[in-house]
Amino acid sequence: MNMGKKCVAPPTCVVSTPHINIFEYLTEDEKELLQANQRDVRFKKGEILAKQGSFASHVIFLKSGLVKVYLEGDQKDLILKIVTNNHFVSLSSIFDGNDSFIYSVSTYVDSEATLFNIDAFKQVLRSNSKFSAQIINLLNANTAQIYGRFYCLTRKQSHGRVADIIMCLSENIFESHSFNLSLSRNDLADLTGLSSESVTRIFKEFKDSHIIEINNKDIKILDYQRLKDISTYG
Amino acid sequence: MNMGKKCVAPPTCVVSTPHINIFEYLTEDEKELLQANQRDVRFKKGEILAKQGSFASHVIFLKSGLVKVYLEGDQKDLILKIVTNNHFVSLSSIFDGNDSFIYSVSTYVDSEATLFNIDAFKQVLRSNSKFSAQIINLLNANTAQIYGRFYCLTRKQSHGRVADIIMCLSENIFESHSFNLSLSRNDLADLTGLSSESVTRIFKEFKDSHIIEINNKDIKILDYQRLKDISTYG
DNA sequence: TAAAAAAATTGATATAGATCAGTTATTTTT
DNA sequence: AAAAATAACTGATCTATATCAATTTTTTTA
Repeated sequence: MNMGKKCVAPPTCVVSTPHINIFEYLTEDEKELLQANQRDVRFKKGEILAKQGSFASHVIFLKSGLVKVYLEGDQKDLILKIVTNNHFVSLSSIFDGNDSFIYSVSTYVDSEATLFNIDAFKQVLRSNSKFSAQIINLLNANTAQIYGRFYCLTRKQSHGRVADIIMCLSENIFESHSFNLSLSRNDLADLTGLSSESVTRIFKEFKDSHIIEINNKDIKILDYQRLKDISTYG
Repeated sequence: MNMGKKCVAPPTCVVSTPHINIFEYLTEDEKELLQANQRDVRFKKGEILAKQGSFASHVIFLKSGLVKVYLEGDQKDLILKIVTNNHFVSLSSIFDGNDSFIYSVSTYVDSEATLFNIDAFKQVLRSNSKFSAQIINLLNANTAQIYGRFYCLTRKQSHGRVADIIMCLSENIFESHSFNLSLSRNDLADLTGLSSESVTRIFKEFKDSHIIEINNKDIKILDYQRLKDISTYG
C-alpha cells in the first residue's frame, strides 16, 4: 500500500509467477511435436544444466529441484536468479539472433528437467499465438524479477540485501518462517554480492537483535516486520 | 574471439538490436487496428513518457530522440537502459499479470513517440504468432542487454564502468569515435552508478593517460584498445 | 570414532569510492 | 554584457565492505 516513491519490483531472488500450465494452450499435434522432441534428464547436485556460451540446443523446463542461473565473468560470477520446480529456466535462448546460452545454469540439489529441442519449440511458438502470448508473459515476469534484483544489488547496502535474501528464501523457496537452509554462506555471499565474511557478520547482528534465530543450518524468522524495514531502508 | 571465461553479454547501455520493421509481419487488418489505436506524441527534453507504478495503458515506440528507462526507489534511481530512435520502450508492459509500468521513462532530448493502445496491441499479439515471435526476439534482446549491464554495475569497478559507458555511447548512440556529449556528469554518474565526482576524476585520469581527449563537452577516443582493456580487466 | 578436510566465524587491516566543502568554469537569465 | 544560477572540478575526509589471517566448528572420509 505504499503510494510513495518505493514501487520497484519486489526484490526477490526467484521468479515467483504462479505456475500456469502453459502447455494447455497447445493443440494435440503441437503437444505431440514437443513430446517427440523432448528428453527428461536427472541432474545431481552441483551439475551444470547449461553452460554460458555453449550452443543453446534446447529449452529447459525444471520439473523438480533447485537451480541457480548465473553469469560467468572474468571476475566473480553473478547469480541472476534461483529457479524452483515447474518453471522454465532458459527461455531467453529462444531468440533468433542468438544461438548460445547467455548464462550458465547449475543445480543446488538433485534435480529433474525436461529438455525441449529448440527448433521444435520455436516451431510451436510461431504457429500458436496463444502459446507465444503466454511465453511473453513468462518473459516479462522474468524481466520484472531481474529488475527488482538489479535494484537490490546496486542500490541497497549489505543489511538490506541480506534481509532481502532471507525474506525471499522464506517466502518463495521454503514457504515457511523457519527452514533448514540448504545453501552455504558462500552461496549466500554469491546471492547477495557480498563476501561470505560479511554475510556471517550480518547474520550474527540479526541474531543478536532477535530478528532471526540460527541453529547451525536452521533459520527461524522472529521479526518479519523488522526484516522488511531493513530491506526497505537499509 | 575470447574462448575463455569472459563471454558475458557486451556491457552496453542501450539495446542495439538492428531495427527490424516488425510491423511488416502484420496483415492489413491488423495494421488498421493498430493505426486506429495509436497516437503520435512529441515530448520535450526532460519530460516523462511513462511513470513507474502508473497504469500502463499503452506500448511506447520511440520514433526519434533519446530516452532513459529507470527504476525509481527510496534511494537513488537506477538507469536500466538508454533507448534510441526506432525502438520499443515499454514492451514489458504487455504482461497480463501486471497493469502498471514497472519503470519510468524520460527524455534526454526532444523526442517523438507513437503510443499504441495496449489492448489493441495485445489483441494483435494474440492473433498473429509471427508478430509475437518477433516481439519475443525483442524481449530477449532486451534481456541480454540488461544482463550485461547488470554484470557491469555489480562486478566491475569504477574505471571499467566508465570505460564501458564511453564505448557504449561511442558505438551505439553517436556512432563515432569523437562526439559531443549531450549528457551531463550527473547523467553519467547515474548511468555508471558512481558519484559525479568520481566520474570527473576518472575522466581526468583517462585524459591524462591520453586515452581520451576532452574539450568541454566534446569527447574524442584516442586509444580504443586501452579502453577495451580497462573495460575487461578494470 | 578418530583424523582430515571443508566451512564458518572472528578480529585486524586495507581500500575503493562516497561525501563534504570550497573553487572555478560554464550556461542561463536579465 | 553583466549577474545569477548551475554544473564541473579538486582536495580532504570518511565509511562500508573487502581482504587477510587465525581460530573454531561442522562435515566428510577413512
